[in-house]
Amino acid sequence: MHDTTPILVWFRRDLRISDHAALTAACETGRPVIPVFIHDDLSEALGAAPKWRLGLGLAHLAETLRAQGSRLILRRAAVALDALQALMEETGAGAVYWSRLYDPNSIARDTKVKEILRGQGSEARSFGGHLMFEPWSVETKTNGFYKVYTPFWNAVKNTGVDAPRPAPAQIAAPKSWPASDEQDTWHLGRAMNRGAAVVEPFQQVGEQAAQVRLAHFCEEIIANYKSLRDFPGEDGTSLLSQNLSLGEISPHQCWQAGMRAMEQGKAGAEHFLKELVWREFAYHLMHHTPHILDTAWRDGWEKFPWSTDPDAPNVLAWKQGRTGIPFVDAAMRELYVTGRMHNRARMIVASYLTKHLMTDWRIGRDWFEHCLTDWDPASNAMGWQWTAGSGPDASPYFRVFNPDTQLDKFDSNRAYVNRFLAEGVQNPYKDALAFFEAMPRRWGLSPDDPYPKPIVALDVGRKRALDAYADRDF
DNA sequence: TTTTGAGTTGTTCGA
DNA sequence: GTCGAACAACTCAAA
Repeated sequence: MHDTTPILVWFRRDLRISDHAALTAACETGRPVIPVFIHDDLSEALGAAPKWRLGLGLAHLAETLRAQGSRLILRRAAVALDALQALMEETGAGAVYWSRLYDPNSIARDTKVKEILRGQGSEARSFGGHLMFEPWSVETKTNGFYKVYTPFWNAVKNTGVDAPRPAPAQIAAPKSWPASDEQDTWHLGRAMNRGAAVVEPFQQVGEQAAQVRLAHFCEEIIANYKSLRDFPGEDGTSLLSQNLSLGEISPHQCWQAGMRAMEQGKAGAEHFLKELVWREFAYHLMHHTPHILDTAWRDGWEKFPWSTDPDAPNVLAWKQGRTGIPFVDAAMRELYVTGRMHNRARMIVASYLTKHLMTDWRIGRDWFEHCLTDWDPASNAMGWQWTAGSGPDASPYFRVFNPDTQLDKFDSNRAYVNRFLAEGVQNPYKDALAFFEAMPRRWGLSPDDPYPKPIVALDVGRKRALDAYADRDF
């Protein structure tokens, strides 16, 4: 007898319908498909900006599914398993399909879901799609995992990436739909307060927008990506991180577009592929050494004398963009106003916090997690540890970014700092003023404030950091 | 097992 | 202003 019970497709960080292995597999069975998102304790624990951005993505996915004659069923449950079981009970669904995630909390949740559902005779299947290379499938010649990027890149670059799948032609609806929560009742944007209205115009929500951007990027930008990407005042990057973070686009789709550009002889395309592989590398590391999320990846670095006070005045100045160092302050304002930060700027503010201010990298990690709409657990942790020196990298000892030197090199016309800094400026740009609408009122800052003097002189901070690195006893 | 070459993204100093 | 060298020693990955 042909099985006609519905399949639940459990969406999490895969908010798209094209190149979606789980959805495609569900549709190919010919059975009815019930797309579902469960707001559980893990999504509740997201930072303010990523949680708010998730809400935008969900609303968009719901719309996309509706256009296909389907729906997105929303449920709130502390434990996702409870909601899944309730839905299976209500709909007679005998199967749940989903796309795999790789952070320890998601793994713990999903492992248990799979175990319990299978134990009760239901089908529970996880699929790839979030990554091009499963973290356990890439091995060194001695069956270890990679700790250095370049060998990792060499190991994967020619192994082939699955071609992206088209969206399913049809998503069969169930005879009747189960009840759905109203997304508004979840208040996913509550912690954004005044910020949401400011940040929203900078969001590129949903798979259609992501595809449009990818096409534009490959048409107009990618050829010069290798050099352009270094200049935060230029439109020189893909801007796809927020979409990759929520799975509104798949890395396979990006890879294919990048390969095509490379075949067209666009010189910067390979560099784009390399950046995609950096994301894979971060996941590779998180899989093999999940402690990278919370503790020093390298032995000994827990003993390093970081300042660990999250409420220190220097930390507040850093968050507010009031360090007196223009490149740093502009970058911190960009983060607050747009929900993202240019890659080079991320390195500079991270270097400044961990070196000039000698502050624990976890304080920076947490602020990024609070503010970034493209927040990704693996990339964020790896990036911070890389900069701090406690993470995977070759020789961080003498690498202290000088934000003023960087300004001369990468923002020599001051396009970036002018765009985001208001203090001491005659007619500040719109984005610079927007910060004062978005920030918490208790900060009490005004665009009419004078621009601050450096809270730490760059040469003093640099020397202190280098001395501390040299003196460490491990 | 040992050896060899290399390691995303920098800065400064002196010629 | 431009350019090359020095800035530690170590770890990693493959030969």
